[in-house]
Amino acid sequence: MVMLMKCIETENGVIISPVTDLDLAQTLDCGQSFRWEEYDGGYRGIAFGREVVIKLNGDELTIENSSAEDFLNIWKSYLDLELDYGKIRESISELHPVLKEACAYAPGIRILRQEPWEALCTFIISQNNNIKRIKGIVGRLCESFGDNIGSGYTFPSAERLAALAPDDLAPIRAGFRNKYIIDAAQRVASGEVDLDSCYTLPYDEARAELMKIKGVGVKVADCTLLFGFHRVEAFPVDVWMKRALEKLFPQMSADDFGEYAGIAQQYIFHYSRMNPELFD
DNA sequence: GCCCAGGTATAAA
DNA sequence: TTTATACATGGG
Repeated sequence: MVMLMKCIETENGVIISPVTDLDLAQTLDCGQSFRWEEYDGGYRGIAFGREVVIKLNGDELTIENSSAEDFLNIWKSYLDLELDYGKIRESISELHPVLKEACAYAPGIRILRQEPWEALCTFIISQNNNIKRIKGIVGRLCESFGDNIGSGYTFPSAERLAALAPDDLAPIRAGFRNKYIIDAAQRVASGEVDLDSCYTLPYDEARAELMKIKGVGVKVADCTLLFGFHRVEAFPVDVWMKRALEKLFPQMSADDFGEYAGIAQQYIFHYSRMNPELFD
């Protein structure tokens, strides 16, 4: 049951309540976005060119530096507040007892609706990499090539990066991924890869569209579809999911996870990463 | 020093 | 078609 959310505009932001099934740490620091940092009891970050601080007390969500209009147009969707995650967890919990445990371990995870280009670019950076270093590279990418707003920097556009050569990215220390980032920027900026089409194309075709880019394989494509286009049927399989499928879900395959496979995947990813002893 | 990290391109079998 | 290896970088 989805309760009606009230949005109250204050002098420095908005207050929304009631907000349930949301935990800021679980959602903003679970390896789906790399741009949020703990700040003043909440999280500070930039998306869609806006810098905000998000705080949660009980079921009361505060977004500092947001207008009511920005909440309705951006943050409500970004935080995916219109989906009933209680119901989704109930549904996917029935698939497997370990998945039920994973849901119960971090019930405040929601799948963000990030900007497609940022999701694509950050998950290109993620390949054969770890989350701490991914955050560092993404931070340096924004500081070097994004626009300064408030106390931070926007994510650089594909058009901006398309004008650069791989060596120009040396300061971000992304190593062999530099050439992949530039290839993605050039194909997106030129329209050869049509990101907007990935909202509506059949899943396999959307995947193929993204995989025109050098350095984008099935995993990066799936993460982009899931986190950038909210294609929740996409099921990214990384090293943690491979382990989980082998040891925790031996009789299940990737396509036994249903219409919310991507959401299930994120509960499993987080549960696995926070409990590595499961794989000893 | 070694191993690993939200993988993929490339070459070889 | 499947399998092996290089790839840049930095934390543990």
